[in-house]
Amino acid sequence: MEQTLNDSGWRGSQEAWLEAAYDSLLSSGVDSVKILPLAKRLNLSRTSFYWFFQDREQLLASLIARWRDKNTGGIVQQSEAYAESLAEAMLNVFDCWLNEKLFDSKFEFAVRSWALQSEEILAEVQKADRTRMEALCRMFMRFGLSEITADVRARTTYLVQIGYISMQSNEDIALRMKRIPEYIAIYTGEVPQQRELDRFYARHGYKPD
Amino acid sequence: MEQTLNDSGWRGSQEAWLEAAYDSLLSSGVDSVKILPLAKRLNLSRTSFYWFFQDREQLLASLIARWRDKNTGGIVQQSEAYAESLAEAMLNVFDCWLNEKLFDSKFEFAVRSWALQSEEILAEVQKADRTRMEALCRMFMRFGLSEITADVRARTTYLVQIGYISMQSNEDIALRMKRIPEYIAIYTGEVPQQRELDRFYARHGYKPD
DNA sequence: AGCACAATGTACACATGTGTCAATAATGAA
DNA sequence: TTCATTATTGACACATGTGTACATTGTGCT
Repeated sequence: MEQTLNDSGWRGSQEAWLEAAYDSLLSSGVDSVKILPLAKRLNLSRTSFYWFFQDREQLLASLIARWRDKNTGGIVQQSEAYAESLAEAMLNVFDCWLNEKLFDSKFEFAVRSWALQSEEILAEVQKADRTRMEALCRMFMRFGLSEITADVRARTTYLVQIGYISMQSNEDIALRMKRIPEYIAIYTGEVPQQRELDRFYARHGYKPD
Repeated sequence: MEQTLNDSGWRGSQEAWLEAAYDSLLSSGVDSVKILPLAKRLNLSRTSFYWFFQDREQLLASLIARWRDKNTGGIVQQSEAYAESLAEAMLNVFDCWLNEKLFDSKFEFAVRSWALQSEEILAEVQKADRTRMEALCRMFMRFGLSEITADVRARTTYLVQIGYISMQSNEDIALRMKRIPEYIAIYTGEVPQQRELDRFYARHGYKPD
């Protein structure tokens, strides 16, 4: 059941517990992140946990740190990437929605749900929202949009994605790809060039028919 | 603590327990909906609960029924309301986002978070999403948009709102009102008439400056 | 006042979770 | 092989939750 991926010969490790916690958080929410069930999954004694973490709270804190490090960086980075047109810039941002390494949607949803029962997490989430939307707003302004227009468009771009995540939908990639030119048109007010789309499709390994 | 709002002289009732469950769900998620804490809030013995409900599961089922009845109807109704222009139709839909009676955002978010830990609830939520987006799509098509454009715009409209809910933001009404003309422009591609906006503001008791 | 029934409460049995402590086992270096 | 260190475990004490059975109380009617 438990593959020993550790360099050392021990069965458990901080990472193993954290990884198990992460899996549980993503598939069933914070309240499922409990030491007893995790121990079962790891085939370890429950109390072994306390060798790596002080208590449950510290485990949860590590999860949040992981989310913070992983999910906000991608959007900011992509919104600052080089682009010749606004449509191309937008496609850079769309990379996030299709690349788990730039943005982990399930993690995002789980953390947002968690925020419902914790003021502390809520504050974290709202801070992340601000940071991300500000980055998007700057992107629009770089291409000459007025502040208020840039702001609303940044919101639209971001909120659609957060909404999409919240649907926990599992559409196939082809369908999502088909909608992308339309989304770009709505968000930016300009139609993407064919070569811009082709570049985008190529880097996501998609072949339009 | 507990105002006796019952017609009869008894302290508890199905409604009282359900209301307490609803409050708890909205402010702290499903896992907080537990009989023991609810009993404390109602100043009743825990076991008194079992006189009104078979068990916890039945209480949760009642909560979902309540959500189903309350939240999907509003959107469908508003998207079918009379309008002379697409912008006006869109403003009708926006009524939902500003009127708790047409759409209960906190309830919505709590149920969506709940879906993370229950396949059954997930199915309910996804069914609601489909129903609502189809209604919006029909609205766009009524005003002559092509199916694919209508579909993406319906999604945008809906997802922005779901995303907004998911931010658990608490912006003041003036700020939200200020953004509305921009949103309408993005979603519909047309700028709302001043009289349409005025009508909208009026019915939400907002006075622009 | 007395009665029947609706509502509430108490006691029990059980399940699942947390965290501490002291005992024990496995690992890798001397 | 011995030994300190690193991990793992079982026993304990406690907290919070569920649901059942049975006793008790409150209410509205006659």
